[in-house]
Amino acid sequence: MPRQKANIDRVFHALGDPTRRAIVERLSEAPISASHLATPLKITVAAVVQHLQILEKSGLVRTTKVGRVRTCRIEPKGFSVAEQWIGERRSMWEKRFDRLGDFLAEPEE
Amino acid sequence: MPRQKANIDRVFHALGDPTRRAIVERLSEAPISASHLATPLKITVAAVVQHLQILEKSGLVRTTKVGRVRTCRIEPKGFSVAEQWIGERRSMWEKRFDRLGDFLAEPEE
DNA sequence: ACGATACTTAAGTATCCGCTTGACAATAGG
DNA sequence: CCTATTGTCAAGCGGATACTTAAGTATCGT
Repeated sequence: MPRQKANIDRVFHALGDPTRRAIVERLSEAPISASHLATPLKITVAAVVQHLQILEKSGLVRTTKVGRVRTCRIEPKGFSVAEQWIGERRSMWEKRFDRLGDFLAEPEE
Repeated sequence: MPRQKANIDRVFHALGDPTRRAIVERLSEAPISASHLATPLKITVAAVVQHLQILEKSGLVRTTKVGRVRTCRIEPKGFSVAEQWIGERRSMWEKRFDRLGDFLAEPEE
């Protein structure tokens, strides 16, 4: 599997979980520590750390540890993978709609 | 849970599976029947139908049955839910970067 | 009418995933 | 130093999920 494809997998899989999206929403407002992330989510810190590992490997989040606190922040570049994938699909079906009428069926075979 | 939030859930969950994304990629090129979708995926038609149900409930795909063949096509509007969610996050962290320097940490508490 | 095609539905299975618990490590603060 | 805080790691549990198989329905072509 090509490297880029594997990354698309990781990104969409990461965004597929509601808790991880809640983390992303939180981090979009401000960087914050792992334990502070956990509090409003009603799950243990251990669970949050597991989510953070997935988010970090997907490139959506970056974390840095200083002292005993791990500060988490959004990695904006990571999201362009998802936006690009959707964008590519969109350009495809828009191209089709240009060639043919929107509502005219053109089933294959 | 607000209706819109539930839909975001469905959309990202649907896109979280690689097989379903493969289906979306295929449908972006042209509408196609369920059994034709199955062939290159190396899974049974029954499995494809299950994926189609999820994709349809998420609003990403629309299917219409005429005679015995169910034709599947992309529902472009469905994708804007995902694009919008990402777009909202992006505008948030960009706003932060305007107020402060990009690299200046501002951890909460 | 009959067989083949295209899908549908239900049930079962095996794997994955999110989460907890509990034990541990490292740092901060009095 | 001693204790509280913050995070890490490993193991395990239960439920979700992606798939298969098998049996059924509806439609098409001859």
